[in-house]
Amino acid sequence: VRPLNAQEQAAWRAFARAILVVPRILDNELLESHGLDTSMYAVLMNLSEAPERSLRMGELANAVALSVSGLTRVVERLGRQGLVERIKCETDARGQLAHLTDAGFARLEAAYPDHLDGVRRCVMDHLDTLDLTAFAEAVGKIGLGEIPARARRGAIGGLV
Amino acid sequence: VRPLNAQEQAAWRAFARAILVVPRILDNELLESHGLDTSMYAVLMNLSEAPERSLRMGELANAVALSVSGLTRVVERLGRQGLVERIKCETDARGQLAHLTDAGFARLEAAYPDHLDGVRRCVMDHLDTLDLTAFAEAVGKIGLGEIPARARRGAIGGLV
DNA sequence: AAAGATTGAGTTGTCAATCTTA
DNA sequence: TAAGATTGACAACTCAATCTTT
Repeated sequence: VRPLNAQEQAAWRAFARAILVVPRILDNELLESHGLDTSMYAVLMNLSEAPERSLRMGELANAVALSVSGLTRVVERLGRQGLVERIKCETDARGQLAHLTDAGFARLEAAYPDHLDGVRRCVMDHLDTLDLTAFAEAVGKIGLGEIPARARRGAIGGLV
Repeated sequence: VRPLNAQEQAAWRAFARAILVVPRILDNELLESHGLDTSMYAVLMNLSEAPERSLRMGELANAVALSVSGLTRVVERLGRQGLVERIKCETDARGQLAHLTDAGFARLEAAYPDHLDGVRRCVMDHLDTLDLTAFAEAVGKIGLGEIPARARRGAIGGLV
């Protein structure tokens, strides 16, 4: 396998570092200013956009890229804060619906502007020299296909 | 704060997904084919490039973006596999040197080509339509400054 | 038996407290 | 008393096993 040339090296190093740093910054901001980690935020977000503000556990887990059991735990945490409640599914007694409460919606509304701001400051503002359409098209190809489960844990950029 | 327009949305969504997916794929590959998670790989990597293949715990922790105690645990794991050994620092008896063993170097040599291949397949191959220099320059600005500590845990892309 | 979800056990990380040497 | 590193307690995930309905 041919090693990366200088130009490729530079691109990969920059990307790897971004991969490492961006989630940490956004996570920290959300946590400090609104007491939400990114999993919680993603759950609230997805529920807010769903019909009835409700989603089956399995669907929701898929939407936020967590294992089903992982989601159970996130919803439990959100439940303790009164942001989400569990409702038995009418049509299938095996199922549970996660439902966004008014308090949960309010919390999301409060967090959204700050998060948006973070995304702009931390990411988008730095990309203003690029052709965003080309960027989106190319980078979009990276995420194609299934989202693999978290290895078991994982972090760090992954240097070469 | 002004919401993202359609073009910005597309760019951010693509980027957020990449941030989520890339570490998982690379981590999984490394783990399955060589029994190394990304933290371990980063430690071996950094030691292999250091003089004497040794680094103080504090420096190494900084290099791989882990807390010092987190690094202690990674080195412990690597030590159990005989890939890294701890050596008392000659010049400062408070310190410890992490030293890459021959077995550790061999393991890294075995893993490197596969990892490189993963980086190409998973990332670089998709960026061939872009101007890599401009990409590196823009994305490089994202990671500037200190690397924040992991929030406490965290994951997920961070949707908007 | 299989699908939906929760629970139990284990892993990897964090921060705060501790131990040792400077 | 401060700096370098480890240890203890805890958090958030994972997979495997379980419980409940279909």
